[in-house]
Amino acid sequence: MKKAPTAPTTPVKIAYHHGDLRRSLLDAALGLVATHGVQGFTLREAARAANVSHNAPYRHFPSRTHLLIELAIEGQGHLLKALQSAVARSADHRERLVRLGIAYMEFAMAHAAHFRVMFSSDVARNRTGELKAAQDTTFRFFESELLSSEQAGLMHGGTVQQNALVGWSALHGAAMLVLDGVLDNTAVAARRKPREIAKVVIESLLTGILVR
Amino acid sequence: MKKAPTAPTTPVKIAYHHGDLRRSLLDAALGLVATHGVQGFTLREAARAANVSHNAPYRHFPSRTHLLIELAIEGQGHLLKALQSAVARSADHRERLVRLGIAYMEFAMAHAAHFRVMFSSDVARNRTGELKAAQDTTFRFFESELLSSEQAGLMHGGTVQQNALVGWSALHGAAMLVLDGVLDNTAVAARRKPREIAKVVIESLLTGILVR
DNA sequence: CAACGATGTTGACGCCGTCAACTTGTCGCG
DNA sequence: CGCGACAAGTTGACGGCGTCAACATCGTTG
Repeated sequence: MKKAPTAPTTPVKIAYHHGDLRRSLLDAALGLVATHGVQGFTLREAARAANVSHNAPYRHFPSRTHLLIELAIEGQGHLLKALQSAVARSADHRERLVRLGIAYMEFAMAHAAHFRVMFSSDVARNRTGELKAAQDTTFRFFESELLSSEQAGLMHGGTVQQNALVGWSALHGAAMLVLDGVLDNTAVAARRKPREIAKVVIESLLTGILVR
Repeated sequence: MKKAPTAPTTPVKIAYHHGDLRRSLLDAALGLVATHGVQGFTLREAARAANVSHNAPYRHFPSRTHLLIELAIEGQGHLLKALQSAVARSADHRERLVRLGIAYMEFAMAHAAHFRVMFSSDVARNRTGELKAAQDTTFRFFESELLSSEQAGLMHGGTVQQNALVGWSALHGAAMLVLDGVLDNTAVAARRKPREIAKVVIESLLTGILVR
């Protein structure tokens, strides 16, 4: 009813009925989360945005929550890539750590929808093994960066794991507080850009961790 | 139909029909959030728990979100009190800061439902001035504690406001990550109690901030 | 070319938040 | 003492939601 039968509009690979509904739904969901928040996201609205019936999503995701979990896994992958590439351009250990912190904060701001889904509590509550694994990988990347610094003789206190915990916590907390606007009325963060907040946080952490 | 007309069961103040429905609804909501999460909380279920009709809550809260906001304000008050009383029992500045950090983490664990509501994103999205003010007060308490330490000549780097930002971020991030179970698979946090995680975080922070 | 499985649709169910209209109980004022 | 106003609670309705079951369609594969 929609297309000429012998010539699909998107010529390439798989195009059963829709093209790639799974991808379209994930994209639509991301947009809806960006505008309406995680709670405001609706399966039916995502289906509408993809021009399919309200039950079509169930051919690709067992439930609304599972769609969000897929988004979260995807977001973790993007975050990991962002952190890796932020670090890649420098050989100086201290600078790598600073860039790592800034990249974390900037990812949270630039991909707020993904970030919110990744750490939304109802997703956390039904977390699958795959999502846990993705989160672990991110934490291990923090650890591996700190391990490099330690092996270079730059660390002075705490184990690598402890410092990774503190570092991740501080960056994550700052990102959350900024994202939720909790810091808007405070003197420090009022006029500062997220990038500068990240710098303050990471520099302060490094002062405590690195040798002097 | 329920009570003797001249002797209300709760003798003191106001007791129109129910006693104190507003309070009952807040309590019921807190319990529901604890068991079903913020998203799983339902106005109708809270009403059922309070033995009133599904529309009775609207005589006390303009919407579901506003009930949650009231819970969040209440929680901020409790958090502030917890932080204040944790600090009160010591005169040593360093110890006060350690206790402050531990109290933050322990509040998040012991009152997880309140804490989740306080920082749930849909509440943040519709935050009222009153909630903002309550959050500001908490931040200012962090600042005032650090200010005391600085005036005692204990600080060595960063402004009070910067250090308050970093400290709150780290504690908040750690609390969030623990609460969501993100750290469960990591080596540091696997077997540790929240209290010990808080210690690791706060000690590491103090190493960077305090004079040596 | 026929059958099969993956993909998408229709319709229904119960629950939800919210609005409007109604009832009931309480208190202040003449 | 009575009455009227107003706060508190109820009933019923509406549309939207997530999800289930049954049905329709289409590409692929034997």
